[in-house]
Amino acid sequence: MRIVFMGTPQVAVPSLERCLQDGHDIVAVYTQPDRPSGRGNKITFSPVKETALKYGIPVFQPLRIKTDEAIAEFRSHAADIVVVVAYGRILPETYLSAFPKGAINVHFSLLPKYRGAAPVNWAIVNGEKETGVTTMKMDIGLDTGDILLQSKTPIGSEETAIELMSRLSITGAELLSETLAKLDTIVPVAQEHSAASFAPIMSRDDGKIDWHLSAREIANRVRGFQPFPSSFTRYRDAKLTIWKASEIEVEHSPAPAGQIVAVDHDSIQVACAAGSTLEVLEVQPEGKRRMAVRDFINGSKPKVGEILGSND
RNA sequence: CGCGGGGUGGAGCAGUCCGGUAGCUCGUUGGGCUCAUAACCCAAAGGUCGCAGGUUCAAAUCCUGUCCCCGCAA
Repeated sequence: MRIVFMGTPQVAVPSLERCLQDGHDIVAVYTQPDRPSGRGNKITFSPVKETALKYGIPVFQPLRIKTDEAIAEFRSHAADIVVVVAYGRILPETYLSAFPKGAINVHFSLLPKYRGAAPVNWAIVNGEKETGVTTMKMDIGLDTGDILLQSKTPIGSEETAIELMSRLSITGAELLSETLAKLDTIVPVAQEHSAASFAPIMSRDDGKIDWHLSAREIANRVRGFQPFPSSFTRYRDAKLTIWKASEIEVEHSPAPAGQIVAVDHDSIQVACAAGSTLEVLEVQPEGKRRMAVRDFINGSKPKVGEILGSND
């Protein structure tokens, strides 16, 4: 099939590469415009753009997609279908109906749950045991289209959003391949809209650890908010990011939320809500690289009784 | 040229302002104690202080250049 592929981040790359392996004719790749990013504000290409360039596929990065020129250019590709995987923008009807077979999307949740921009992260944050990938026919709503295929997978109890995202990107590519192959015979099924939930883009503030939550909830956030916005607190007037932590069952005397209640050889225990305790295992002080908490203890020598996040 | 922090034995840090014998907490190795141990005690090995120039009797420390890492803002 002649395909226009739209996507931006790393999760979309396996889908693009799978389409190529399957022998489809990728006539154009759309991705978000290059932006200055990172230290020094260097211009960086999206992972999808890097991949398209590698294979010599024409890349389009319209700043505005609703202009007449942009729409005309899109139609000029004369494809059979548009495949969208985390493009980063809502597409108007003119795009969805531009080609004979319309538009299909790969979404990284079991729709109708976790519609929106960050389904993988919120699934972990909410402590889900299972998630998956859905392919659907796109309509003008936000992830509301009729379902084509779904694939389920369990979420590991220690699995981070980065790891899960990586797995799902492969699953998504396979599901996309199957969906395209059987497109003419799959019967789309409407979503059960009353069961829908929403997974909004996360903000910087979502990463700020609230020590009044339970240790389990905080541990889930530490796993789920990776790589962005990450989970962080304040320690000795500097940011301290927590990369790995887990709830542990220990008794400790009553302590205010966020207080360090124990420091041993290779972990720090912090008081959370309702007497629950979080064991911090991997950490990153501001301006430093991430390190095992053992190294942090050797260098910073945290003391029992110090309070995390106190001056937020 | 967006703003800022940092590169010191294998790890994490102090020392740099006010140049002059390389320090701390671990790890490693050997020994001791112990029913035993990731615990405790004793000892040892291990560092051209990111790199290159400069100043000086003398540079981790002051000056110049350069490479790399990290945080913030977008």
